[in-house]
Amino acid sequence: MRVRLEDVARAASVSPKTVSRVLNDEANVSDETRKRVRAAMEAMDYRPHPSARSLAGSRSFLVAMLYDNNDNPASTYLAEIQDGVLEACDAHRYSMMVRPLRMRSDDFIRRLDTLISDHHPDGVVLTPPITDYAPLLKRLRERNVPYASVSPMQRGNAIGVSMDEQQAARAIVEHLLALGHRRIAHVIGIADHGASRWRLAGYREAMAAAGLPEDPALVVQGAFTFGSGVAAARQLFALEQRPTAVFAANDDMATGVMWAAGEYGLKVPHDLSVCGFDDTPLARQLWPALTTIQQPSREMGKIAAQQLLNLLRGRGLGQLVEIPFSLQIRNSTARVP
Amino acid sequence: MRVRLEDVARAASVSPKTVSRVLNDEANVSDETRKRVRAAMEAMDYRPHPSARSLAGSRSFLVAMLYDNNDNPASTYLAEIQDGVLEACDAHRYSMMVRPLRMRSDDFIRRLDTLISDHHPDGVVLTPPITDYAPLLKRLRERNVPYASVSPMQRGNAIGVSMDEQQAARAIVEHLLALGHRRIAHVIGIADHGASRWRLAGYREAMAAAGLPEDPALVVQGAFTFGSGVAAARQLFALEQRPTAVFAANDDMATGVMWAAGEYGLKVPHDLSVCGFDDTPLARQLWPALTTIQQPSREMGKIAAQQLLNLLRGRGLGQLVEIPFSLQIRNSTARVP
DNA sequence: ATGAAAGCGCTAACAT
DNA sequence: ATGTTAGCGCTTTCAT
Repeated sequence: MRVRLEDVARAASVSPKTVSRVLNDEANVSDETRKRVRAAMEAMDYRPHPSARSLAGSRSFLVAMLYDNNDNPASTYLAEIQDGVLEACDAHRYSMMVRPLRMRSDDFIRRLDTLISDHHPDGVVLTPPITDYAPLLKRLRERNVPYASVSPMQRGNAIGVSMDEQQAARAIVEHLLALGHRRIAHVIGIADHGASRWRLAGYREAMAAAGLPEDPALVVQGAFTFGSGVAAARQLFALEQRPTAVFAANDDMATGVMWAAGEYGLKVPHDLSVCGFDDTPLARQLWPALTTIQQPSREMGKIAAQQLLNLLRGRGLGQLVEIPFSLQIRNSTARVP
Repeated sequence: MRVRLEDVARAASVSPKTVSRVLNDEANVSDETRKRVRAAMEAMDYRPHPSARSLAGSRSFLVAMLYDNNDNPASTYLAEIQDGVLEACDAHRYSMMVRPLRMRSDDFIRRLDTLISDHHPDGVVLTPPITDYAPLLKRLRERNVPYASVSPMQRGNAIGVSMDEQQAARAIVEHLLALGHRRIAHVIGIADHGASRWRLAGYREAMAAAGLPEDPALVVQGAFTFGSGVAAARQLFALEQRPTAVFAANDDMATGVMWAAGEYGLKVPHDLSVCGFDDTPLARQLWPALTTIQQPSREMGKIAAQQLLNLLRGRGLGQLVEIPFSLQIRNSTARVP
């Protein structure tokens, strides 16, 4: 049969409430008693019943991870974040559920309400691009559901994790500049995503700092997909004055650019330097391997969840942790021809 | 405040137990009463408290989706299955949790036990390649946790969903044969995965049926990744007698083959036909677009979960549903040069 | 076909 | 620092 809290109490010769105190790391238990109770729990392999706990305590020990299912970024990115969130939740014995939501859909808020009413998550983790969807944030606040974000655009009082993507983008463009490139193109991601804006801003900043006026023909719209990278590259290669380097806003598009280069008979990096952003597994598998910015998605998911859990467990307020990027220089970039 | 079952009972002038009966679709409620109770629930926007329900009823209304985190197939595949499982769970007001497990890890079973003891899922959905991991299945049976599988290898009394991958592989190779190809290579997936075996078997079957003896040099090992496709293709292109067509066991590897073809100056499909398996989004974005087998992962996840839920809800026993494949002929395959 | 009473396993609020 | 009592919102069991 199932071992209950009451059984542990009996074994440790204390009251159920004391066991409960130990279970929840509460105060007012002597070290000696605490030790004895812990030993009894261990010996009996006691597992608290989550439903009983949440029914009596009105906390669910549940974290929901929300993501956009409409034009979500690469599924590998989300999968990694999910793994990180899960790891953090596991460590604190919280459970996690995932909820796809359609940002442009009319019943977005209704679905959110359903989620909250049906499952009572103690908190939620928001992933791009819904980290800054105003109606969502408003509703979460109204319903008193704490949240943490991965790469939020508004950094005001947000908690979670972020990376200085603009700085990173600037660094990678400066790498190209240092190689002698001047005609450097940029392939933008989905327009209103924070990631797209920061990366574009970093590109512009680096170009401006190098005294290069922006050539609108060199900045083309993509959509974070391989296919959009191919299309963007074709557009660039059709130019009279082709770029000598392309900075795509993510690795998938960079891969598309390399693909298109093949079509046009351009050798990377000899005829064309290409770089991306994210450091997906693909980046290392390509030949030549892709110069890119390492974005540790899994780690970011984990940190965001940890901040949320700190808040939920009354361990401080939760912060917006800034994590460092690192420029991965590989073989897809070389000196200008 | 929260609307409780008791409140609904009062509003409908019945006892709490009757509302409970209606909530759980139980018998012994007159149609008229049932209607009245349903109306009251609707009017009051009643949401049963999941914890109270599971505490009293000893069912969790929870389905866990298990996947391998060691050498999992493409994350997009799992993400799609996950979405399908989630959709089915939502429809029946079950919640879903995801659990990565490391198949080759020693504490696999311990982690499974922890999952079951901590969360008491009413059932689990198994995804490749852990659908046939004997210690797992054994433990699930011992602990009386029902399960359904996506593409299990042992079809004995499994429930879930499957596709005739061998037949599909045979069909795609027959397509190549019909185009006049004779030197057809195959890039195998991760060795012990069912998917790899079936696709290889289908390849062999088609070749044999065409009276072509197997050339071992034309069958090379891959690992389902883009990079492994590139490596396999380089091996094939180094052969004195190059193949005129390559059937890769999935789209990622097929993409790798096309990439390597570019390196070798081979034009697809003019110099080389390439086809894959899965019909990932990538397949349509490539140029030329990839001939492949459509495998509706999302739908498969949904069906597997539905079969499990049928079982859990006492609606029959759950079956192994066979879903049809469809050959997507695109531009990466053409007549033999 | 419907209801009354008891209790699932925990924690809140109040003792001591 | 520890214990007692009541009750979270449902379902079970057993009655009628």
